[in-house]
Amino acid sequence: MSQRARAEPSKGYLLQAAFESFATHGYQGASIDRIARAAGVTKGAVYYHFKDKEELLFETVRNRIVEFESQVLADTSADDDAFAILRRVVDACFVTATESNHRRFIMTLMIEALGTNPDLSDVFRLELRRMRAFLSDVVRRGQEAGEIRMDVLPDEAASLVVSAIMGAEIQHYQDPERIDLRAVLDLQLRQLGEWLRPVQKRSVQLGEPTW
Amino acid sequence: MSQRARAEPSKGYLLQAAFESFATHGYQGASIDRIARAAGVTKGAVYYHFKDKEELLFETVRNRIVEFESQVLADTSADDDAFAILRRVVDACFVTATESNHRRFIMTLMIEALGTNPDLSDVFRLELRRMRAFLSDVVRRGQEAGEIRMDVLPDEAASLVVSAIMGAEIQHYQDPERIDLRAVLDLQLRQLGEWLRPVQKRSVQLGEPTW
Amino acid sequence: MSQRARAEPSKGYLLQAAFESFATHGYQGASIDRIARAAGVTKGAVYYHFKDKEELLFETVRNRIVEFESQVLADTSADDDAFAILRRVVDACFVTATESNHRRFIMTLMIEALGTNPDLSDVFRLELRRMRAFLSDVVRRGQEAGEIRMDVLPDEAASLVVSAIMGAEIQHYQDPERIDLRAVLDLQLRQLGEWLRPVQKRSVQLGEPTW
Amino acid sequence: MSQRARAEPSKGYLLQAAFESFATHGYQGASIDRIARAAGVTKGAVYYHFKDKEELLFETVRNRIVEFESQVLADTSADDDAFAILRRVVDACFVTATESNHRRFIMTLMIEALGTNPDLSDVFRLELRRMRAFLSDVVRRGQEAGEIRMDVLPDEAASLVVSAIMGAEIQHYQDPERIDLRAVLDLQLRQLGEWLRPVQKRSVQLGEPTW
DNA sequence: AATGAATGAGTATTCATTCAT
DNA sequence: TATGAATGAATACTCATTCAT
Repeated sequence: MSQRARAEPSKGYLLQAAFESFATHGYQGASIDRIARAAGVTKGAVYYHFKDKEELLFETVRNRIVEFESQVLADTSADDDAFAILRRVVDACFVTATESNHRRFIMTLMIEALGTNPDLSDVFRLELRRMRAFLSDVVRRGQEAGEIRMDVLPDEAASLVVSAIMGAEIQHYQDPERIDLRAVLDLQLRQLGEWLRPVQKRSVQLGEPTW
Repeated sequence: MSQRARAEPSKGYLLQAAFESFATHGYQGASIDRIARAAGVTKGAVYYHFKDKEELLFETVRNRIVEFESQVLADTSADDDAFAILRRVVDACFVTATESNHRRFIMTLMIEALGTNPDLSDVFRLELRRMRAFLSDVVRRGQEAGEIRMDVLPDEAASLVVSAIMGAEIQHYQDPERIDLRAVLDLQLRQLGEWLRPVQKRSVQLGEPTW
Repeated sequence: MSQRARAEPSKGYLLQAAFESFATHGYQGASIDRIARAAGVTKGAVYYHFKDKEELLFETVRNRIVEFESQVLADTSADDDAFAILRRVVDACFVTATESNHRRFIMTLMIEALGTNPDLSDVFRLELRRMRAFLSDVVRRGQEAGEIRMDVLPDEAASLVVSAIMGAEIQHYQDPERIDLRAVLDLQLRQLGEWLRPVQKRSVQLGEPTW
Repeated sequence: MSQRARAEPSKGYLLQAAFESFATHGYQGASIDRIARAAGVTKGAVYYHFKDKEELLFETVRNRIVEFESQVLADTSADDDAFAILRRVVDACFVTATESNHRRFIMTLMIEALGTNPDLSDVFRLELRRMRAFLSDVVRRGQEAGEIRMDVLPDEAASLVVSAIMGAEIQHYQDPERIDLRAVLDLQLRQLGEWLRPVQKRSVQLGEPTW
């Protein structure tokens, strides 16, 4: 087995361990030493691969954001209708919120960065903007296609969708016993759907949520 | 004037300083020393009044939650209709999110406590449950009064309202330039209102949001 | 015994230990931990009394420079002739070079600071300037009193004296077996004396060095 | 072209880079990694060519001392008079102190080695002895030739010369703005010359320094 | 009721050194 | 002849906590 074959994983393990540590304990709460041990290497190895703790953090964040985006935003074929895309976004959030620690990682760091790490805060701010821009676009195209009522501003709708998802996630992290994330997200999809559909359509479909 | 009368302020100043420090830097990011100096006393004084940093945190949290509840949940006179109460809750959240650091304090510590402080997490979990219970009750009474459609589960509606508020807040903290908290909250009130009103009423009021 | 009576020494011990550590190992070579242990306290105590290693260094330097100046420059009564003062300066350098680590401390840090610590370098630069200014003044007054030949620039003479002393010290630190600091300094005093005395006087006294 | 022909430069680059790093930052302040990068190779290469950091240091020192000696001490043809040789030594010191980092390198490491590296200290001690021996010899031969007064011990004169040079250098490194090394060295040459010439000769030449 | 001095465990970071390739 | 990955010991510094006064 070549050195490379043994070596490269090491950086990967570190990113993985950092991801989990940061997601669970936040930036300040995660110690380089524990991350290194969790990755099965020594502290020194961390500093071989990353300039400092912050670079480790940023690479971890970048890693995950890229992964999240490609999962959530990319695999929407252009021919889907607005509601199908919305549902897919929500589904992706659900998966990354429950099966991995993705969403919690982002949530945790985002809040922590608020008062302490302007650079990181910028990253998340941009990320949220990108997400809202994506959703806004979906709504706008939905309006063009006649699927969504016209008296709603796409940007406003996007904020609502993001609020709904993040609010549901926080409540779920706080109280997984009481807050069934899947159920809340589904309800929100239904409720947002009802609200967004044009009036004439809505009255027809009331009571029979098809998605 | 008794010694007590001169002495007690010191504890108050500490709680105030701790509140601001915790709200801005989180639990780990706030140091006893800086809190003490911000309160105009020395570290020793902290340990005179509080067993340890955690006790200081808990008293601060208790302090603020009580205050928040009395402000948000308590001043709803029984004769208001469901939507008026909802609006008042949202307004209170807005005020405590912008004029003081209340909401941000709670949000920050809640997220931070998730993976690190089960006891504190319990406090917030109970607090969120209390809030949902309150909202659930409002909805249930609204249904009894015929103001709210019957095919909505009060508990589910409560989750949605809390999601909406918290999601809006987070986005606002993240990106105050782009996210106008007042506007987003108003939109959510309108949107939730539309959704919650019984069908026959809703069709009448479409386009003219009265609240 | 009051707390103060036990406590204040601690800072003094630290300054003493720092002085010795810095003098022997230089700034980089002296570790906070070893300084603390040498002073009989823990690292934490260092950081209670001093902001950081650099502040400890600067306070130590200030301490010693003040002490050195008061010893070397201050106790020269105005009625002494130039050569008596010169001799006293040299004597003071000898004492602080051999009985304590004063001079070596300064020499060591001065050289180390050159490429690494501009602020510290400034301190030493100013100190050397002060010393040259003092000597320059001594020479100038000696000229006014007719004790010193007129065709010598006081500033130049001052540089020569400082060169001679520091050069002798370095050689002595390097090779105490071969370089008898007392002897070299005495020789330099004699030689500088011969050179500085006015010509008519010098010819008379040649061969009989009175100091 | 043999491998050797391509490979050896690497060691040379390392010695060059080490020389500059050590001269500027001292032994402790210079890191293997930065030296390697400055030489355009990786740390590993250092350990291929040198056992450890100390060996790199010693080879660098040996390199430079040899070079310095060949420059300063060797090129004195036997037929020069004592003062011409002295002047040449001083000139060489001036050049190596200003045009290259030679003298500063030696000065810096010599002081740093004092309390920390006995072996290195030995090297410098021997070097200084060699220099004094050379100068002592120059003086002794000057006395035999009648150029230098007899009541001066050659060894003592040598210490004075070395003192003067090193003292001037230190002051210059410390305060290049105020201490013009060339001027101070010239003054010292003149002053030492006056002192060393036999009395009858000296009176003749007073006022007209020929060197 | 509060201070000032001090502790000790923990944190990020650096760096000389090793070694398989 | 060198590199890239990794180690481990040391370093400066922080901070919650203790305690005599």
